[in-house]
Amino acid sequence: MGGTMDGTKQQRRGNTRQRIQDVALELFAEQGYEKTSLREIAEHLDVTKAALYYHFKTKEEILVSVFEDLTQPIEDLIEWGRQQPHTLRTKQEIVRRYSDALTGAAPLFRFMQENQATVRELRIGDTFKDRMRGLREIIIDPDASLTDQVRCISALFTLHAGMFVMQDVEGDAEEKRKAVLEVAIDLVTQADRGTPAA
Amino acid sequence: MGGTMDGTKQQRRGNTRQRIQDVALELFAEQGYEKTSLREIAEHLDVTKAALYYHFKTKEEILVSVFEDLTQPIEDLIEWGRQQPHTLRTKQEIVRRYSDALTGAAPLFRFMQENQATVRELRIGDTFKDRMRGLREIIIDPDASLTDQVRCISALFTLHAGMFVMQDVEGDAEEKRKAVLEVAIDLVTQADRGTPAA
Amino acid sequence: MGGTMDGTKQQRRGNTRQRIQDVALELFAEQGYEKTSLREIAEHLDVTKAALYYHFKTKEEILVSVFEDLTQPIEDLIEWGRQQPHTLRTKQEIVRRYSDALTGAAPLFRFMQENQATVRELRIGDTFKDRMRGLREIIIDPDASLTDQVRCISALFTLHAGMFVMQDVEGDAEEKRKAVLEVAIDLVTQADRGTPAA
Amino acid sequence: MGGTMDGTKQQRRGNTRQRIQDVALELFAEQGYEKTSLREIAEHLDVTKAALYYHFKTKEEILVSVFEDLTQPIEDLIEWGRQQPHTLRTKQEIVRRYSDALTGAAPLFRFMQENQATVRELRIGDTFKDRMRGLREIIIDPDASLTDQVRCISALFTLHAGMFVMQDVEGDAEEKRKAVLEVAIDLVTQADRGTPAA
DNA sequence: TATGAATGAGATTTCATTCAT
DNA sequence: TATGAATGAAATCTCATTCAT
Repeated sequence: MGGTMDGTKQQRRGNTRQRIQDVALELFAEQGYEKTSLREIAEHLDVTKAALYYHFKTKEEILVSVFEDLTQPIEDLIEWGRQQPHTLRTKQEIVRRYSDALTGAAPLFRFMQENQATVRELRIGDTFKDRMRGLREIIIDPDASLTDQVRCISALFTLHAGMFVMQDVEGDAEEKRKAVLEVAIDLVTQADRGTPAA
Repeated sequence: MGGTMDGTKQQRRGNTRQRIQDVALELFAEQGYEKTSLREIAEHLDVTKAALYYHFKTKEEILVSVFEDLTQPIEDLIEWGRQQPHTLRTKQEIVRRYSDALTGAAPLFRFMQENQATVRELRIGDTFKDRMRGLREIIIDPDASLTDQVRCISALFTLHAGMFVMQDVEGDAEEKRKAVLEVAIDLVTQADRGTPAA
Repeated sequence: MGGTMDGTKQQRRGNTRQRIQDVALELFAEQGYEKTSLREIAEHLDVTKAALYYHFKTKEEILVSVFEDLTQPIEDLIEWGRQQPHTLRTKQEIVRRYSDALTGAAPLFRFMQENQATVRELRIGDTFKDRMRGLREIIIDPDASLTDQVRCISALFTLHAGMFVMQDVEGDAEEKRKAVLEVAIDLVTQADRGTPAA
Repeated sequence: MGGTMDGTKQQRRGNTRQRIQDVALELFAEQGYEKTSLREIAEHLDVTKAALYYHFKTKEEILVSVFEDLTQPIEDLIEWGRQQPHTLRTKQEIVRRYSDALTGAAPLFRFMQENQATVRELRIGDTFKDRMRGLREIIIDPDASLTDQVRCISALFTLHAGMFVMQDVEGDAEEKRKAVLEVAIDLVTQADRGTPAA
């Protein structure tokens, strides 16, 4: 009516690739990588399986492309971290930024966390491991005591846990996020002091 | 004839069920549940797939049986926890005992952690979730601040992280375990101090 | 009637593997390897595709197994040839025996001849090439003139041609076979004399 | 603008059709017809699959067009042969000319020889068969003995074999060609002497 | 206590082909 | 003279499961 085309199929123009990525990530996160078939993805998009193969060479490639798009901020964070002095302030900032990065790509990280066994065998497995190592390197002081090293790792993991496990705890989402961040920052702070809070 | 049997097949006597569980857990943990086929398990055991079906009704049942056998200690721990007073000393003991339970069934927990997406859809998914909730209930004080609640969860998660992520950190295994335990106990301790009671 | 079972499905007992090989070779020879699908083979046998995979690991394996079964006589012939003196009488006997071997596995050789491009990329490609080289070695005198070497190769090829091209020539099958054999023997004979028939 | 075009894409001007034929033949000969996909051809030419469909209606049509272009000399040869007297001299000349024709379109004939099963089902299959029959008719004397008929067919086949099998024999290419031709001429010569007329 | 033989469902992937632009 | 986007059909292969023996 009024000249514009019916919207049903129209919006599919030029953005199919993006839509595939979106739906795939959603389903991968919900059901796991292996249990999500290309048939299912295609049906959700109302295209044929073959259309997926026009945009991506393999199933794995869909995941890889999503991964690369969404983890760029973490790559950047590591890059930034490497160029900062190894001060407490830096570490605290890393934790803060990491928390943001996680929030920005929550479904992907949920997926990575819940499908580690699968991811390990995929091409992104190594990339992910590298990134985790990078994060550890910029936040851990190799001369610190083992206990303090554990604190730093625990800080990172607390952020991870915060995203998923915390869903089962009652409370306002934003407040929970803040509480999680506080605990994580506490941990790196204690690690820096070389001793738990006095 | 008239002598002792050849040892090759001999030890397989009557314990096939157990051997299936062992091999299955090993492969599940290594490759993930979906990527591990019954053919593969059977080949590792040098029996036919059909033999697996003599001992277990379905693939899922193999996992269920392993799960039930190995998580009994945690069930017991929760039971014990419920009957203790909600003191700091109790919480510290829970952390200590949980650390032991995890160590005793490391491959299973590695599996559970790395295959959450899969597990969620399986029969053990709910059981596992229940158990996690049980653990939270005996370690978290519902009146505590959100931050302190996070600390308790973080303590549990630190133990988990300790089992897997810590592999990449250098240091003696036993020392690392102790460091991890120390940080976890620290966390519940801080959480306790934070409560109004203090 | 009379107590014995209905034959329809009964004969399928224990010989499915052989039946797969038979039908596969028939279809491969008739339509080519690529154009023959496993679905087609399965339908001809009234089993499911999966049944084929119980007996053979891949489509290629079906062909390989047929090839290995049917070309044993040629392998044997080469072995025999290597242990004979390089006399004219030997070469004539080789031609005679080769003719027999070809006749005994006509459909396979028809297939090999008509699907060379495909076969080259398959696992049997190299084996086949080796065998052809073996044949050349036992029939060609490396010191002979190029022309005489060509005569020997031509003899072998005449036998091949005889199996397929000759179908279009009218005449009694057995007589044609004899005529082909005669020409082939003529060729090696001339090659031996070091000069064409005077 | 105002200069000569960059050469990279320039030569592609107007001759795309020819380039498709060239690349297609090359790939068909190398890998076989079925194993060569239009995607592959298009990639080699750095155009899209759809571009192929601008120039040819189907995959088969590409092959047909190549076939028709390259086998014209043989068509001509048959035409010529039909108008000559059935003398030995004629037959020798046919062999010579056929050898030339084969050499001029070697990749096509290699393809035809190695993909007979495929070709048989294609539109060119019948055409090819007709041509072969034509060749037989002008070179075979229907009153000759079966043996002599075989000799003539063997002569043609020797030329074919010469193009491919001979690659594995050492020696100078041109010399080998001559040797092959000599044997083929020998064969028709002997066939002629065998006829009652002698 | 196991095996041999098979199945039905479904997965990923490839292909020739089409059509609006 | 081409391309970008898509399709329908089909292929190879894998898997959990069943059942007579």
